[in-house]
This record gives sequence, structure tokens and C-alpha cells, in this order.
Amino acid sequence: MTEQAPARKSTWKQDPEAVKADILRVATAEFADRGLSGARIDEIAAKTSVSKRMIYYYFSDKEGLYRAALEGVYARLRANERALDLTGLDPIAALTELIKATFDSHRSLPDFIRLVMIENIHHAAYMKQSLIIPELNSSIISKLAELCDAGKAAGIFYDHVDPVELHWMISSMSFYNVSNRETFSHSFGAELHTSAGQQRLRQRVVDAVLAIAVKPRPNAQALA
Amino acid sequence: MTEQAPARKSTWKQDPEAVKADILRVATAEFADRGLSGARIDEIAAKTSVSKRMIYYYFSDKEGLYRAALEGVYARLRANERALDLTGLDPIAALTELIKATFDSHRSLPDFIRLVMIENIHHAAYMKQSLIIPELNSSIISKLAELCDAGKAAGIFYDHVDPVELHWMISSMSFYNVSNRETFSHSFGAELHTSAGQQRLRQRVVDAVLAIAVKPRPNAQALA
DNA sequence: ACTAAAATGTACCAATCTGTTAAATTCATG
DNA sequence: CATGAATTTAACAGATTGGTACATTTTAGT
Repeated sequence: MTEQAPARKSTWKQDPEAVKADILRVATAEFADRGLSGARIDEIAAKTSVSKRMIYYYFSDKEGLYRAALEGVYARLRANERALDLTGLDPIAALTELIKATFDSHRSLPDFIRLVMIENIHHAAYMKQSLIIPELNSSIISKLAELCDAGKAAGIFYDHVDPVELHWMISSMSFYNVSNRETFSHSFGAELHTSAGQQRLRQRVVDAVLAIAVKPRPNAQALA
Repeated sequence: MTEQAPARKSTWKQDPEAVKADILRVATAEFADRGLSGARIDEIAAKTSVSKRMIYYYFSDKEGLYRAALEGVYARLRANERALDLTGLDPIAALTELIKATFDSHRSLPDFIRLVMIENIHHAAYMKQSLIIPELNSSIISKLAELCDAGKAAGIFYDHVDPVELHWMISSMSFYNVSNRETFSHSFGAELHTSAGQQRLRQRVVDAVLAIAVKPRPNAQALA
């Protein structure tokens, strides 16, 4: 519904979906940049094409707007993950691809990272109110679970391998890589955040995770 | 100096060091709990034994107080690390102990974790103003560097092993384990944050990091 | 004891900031 | 084209909050 080609002539647009999307886009950037209490509704409104009143009209209050932003970034990350197609790959290759994709995905969605950081600062209070986030999260685990089952069935993964543990480890490094970039670089140099450094780190993550999942084969090569 | 036994009778104490320490203690908890813009000076003052005026007297302004809190938690973490004695251990045992100690240390200092998260939200702006934090950070790297040199000299570590990379990997998992606990538990269950789960995770971190540092030995056992 | 300096409390202000009120504009539809 | 619902604006109110002015108390030195 509502697929009318607009092109109004008057002073304002009358295009609710576009207005909502515009507000949400600006709000996401602003919350990601300054945090929930740091962001200013007036500032968000100013960067929008409409007035402050519209924020309250469509999102009720500051927290409602924040919740919408949070759900938005989660949806984008999980969509990224769902788009990853691993069919036809053997378990080791599939796991490798999944790790690389997760690492890259986190790097490409800094707003997601920052909003999740902010959410953790708030003890996940708003995430807990969301109805849509839980269902988003299940997909990545089921993908990993399939992969683990295949690897164990083929006898090449350890029996103790657990999808949630694997996801924890992959996420931890992929997340930290972005979330703590500023403090880490300042403390220990920016070398790891050059593009060469990032390539190397990504490979280390692959190596480390594979090492705890895949049984050593007598004739396998040692790491480079 | 100033080691006078107090015991005044009057309405207030006149003990600047204790007042400063009290303010800092409360402020650290409050900033860690609510963030820089979320924390309220009035609230901090209320939880202190003295009046709001003293915060400005000793710390100039809100940012000055925040900076002091940040430096305080960094000092505590690095002191933890410095206290770790690895002399007499072979490189593998030493690295193992260092990983375990880092994992535990992060778990035991949630205020450090949260303030560093907050600092990253603020693009490390306040950390960059600090003169004392850089010198604190060098110690952990030099300890790891020694360890790597010993391992390479003994021919049991890969030649490509790099202290900063190792620290990145150890930190990432140790940090994320605490920083993202709330969102992770809510999304994927709290199993990993039970005490059994934490023990398992710590061992996984050890296994993963050792795997990228230590050359495989033909006669070595595979993981459990 | 006297005095100056350090330490602390009280009361207050000016600036923000979230949210609201009331009205105006646009649009779909009979 | 009249009308009511949806959308949008401009202006403002109420509360919060970081920071300050000024008085008061304590301590150290003489």
C-alpha cells in the first residue's frame, strides 16, 4: 500500500514513511555517536528535514526513538548474516567463511557496535523490551549449529564444540576490534588497525577459532 | 606527610585526602553505571559524605572528575597485571598463566570495563588528555614481549608471534566477556556466564591463544 | 590568641532539554 | 468542495542540571 509517486509542490512533503525513515537515520547516527543521554532531541530534529514535534508524533519519546534505532541496527547485522550462503562448502571452509564474514560485517556496521555498547551500558534494558530482537538472534546460532553438526558427523570437529561458544568467541574478537579501536590504538599503536593489520587480525581470528573446533590431522600443515 | 591521627569532635572532619578518595570512589561507580553524560553531579554528591561544592573544589568540573575516575581504574588494572609473577615458568606455562590472569582480572574489575566502554563511546577523548595512562600501558606489552622472545628462542613459538597481536586477542575475549555480558546473555542465554560456563570459556581462550602462538609438536596431545 | 589560608556548606542562577499546547496545512473521500 | 483525519509547525512551559557566589568553619603558623 501507499505506493503513490509523490512530487508535491507545497512547502512540506506529506510523506510519513520518508519522514520516519529520515528521523530514524539521523537518530541512529546521533545515538551511536553520543549515547542515549548524550544525544539531544533538538540536535536530532535540527539534522532532520522536519521539526522536533514529529519525533514525538512518530516515536512517542526519546526512549521510543532509541529503541527503534536499536532494533534497526540489529536487523541490519542479522540481515548481513542471513545473506551469507555456505551451501556446498565443507565444514572447515564454511566455518572459515562464516568467521571472515562476521569479522567484516562488524567492521562495516560501526553504528551497530556503538549502539550495542550503549545498550550494555544500560544493562540491556531496552533490548529486553524489544519483541523483534530475540527472533533476529536465533538465525546465526542455528546456522552455526548446523555447521557444527556436519563437522562432528564428519569426524573433523571436536565433540565438545558448541555453537554458542563458537559464536561467543567469533563475536568477541569481531566486536572488540571495532568497539575498542580508539582506546586500543591510543594505548598500543594503530598498526593493527591499518588495512594490512586488519587482514592479519582476521586471519588470526580464523586460526584461533578453527584451532578450538577442528581436530588436528597428522598430515596437516602447521600455521604459515 | 599528613599522617596525623584525626578524631575531631566538630561537625566536619577536615581530611582532604579522605574526602577526595570518597568522591572518587562514588564518582567511579556512578560514571561506570551511567556514563559520562548520564551521571549526575548532584547524585554523586548525595552519595558522598560531603557537599557538591567539594567536587568542584577538588576536581574543577565534571570532566575533571571523570578523567580522575578513568585514570584510577586503569591504574588498578595495570597494578593487577604487574603483580603477576611469571619467573621460573617456561614460555607456554607463563603464557597460560598470563591469559588466565587477564581473564580473571577483567572479570574482577567491571568498573574498569565500563569506563573503557564509555571512553570508547567518547572516541577516547579523555584518555588522550591523560598523561599517566600511556606509561601504565607499556608494562603489559613488555611482559608479553619478553615471553614471546623466550618462546621463539626456545623454538616453541611461531616466528610471526607478535606481543601486541597476542595482547589484542587476549584482551578482546577477556573484555567482551564482561562488557557484552548483558546483551549476550539476553540474546543467547546465560549458560556461558554461570561459573561453570566461565571456567570453560577461560580454558577456550587459553586454547585459542596458545594455538596461534605455539608450534604443534608431533607428540603433543590434542585438546581434551 | 590572632590571622591568613585551606576546606566546607548553603543558597542560588543561568542554561539546557524533554515534552506539550494549540493551531495550521494537506489529503482522501463522500 | 466540505469535512474530518492525518501530518506538520511554531512557540512555550516545567523540570533538571552543571556550575558559582558568598559565608562559615577549621587548621597551621606565629
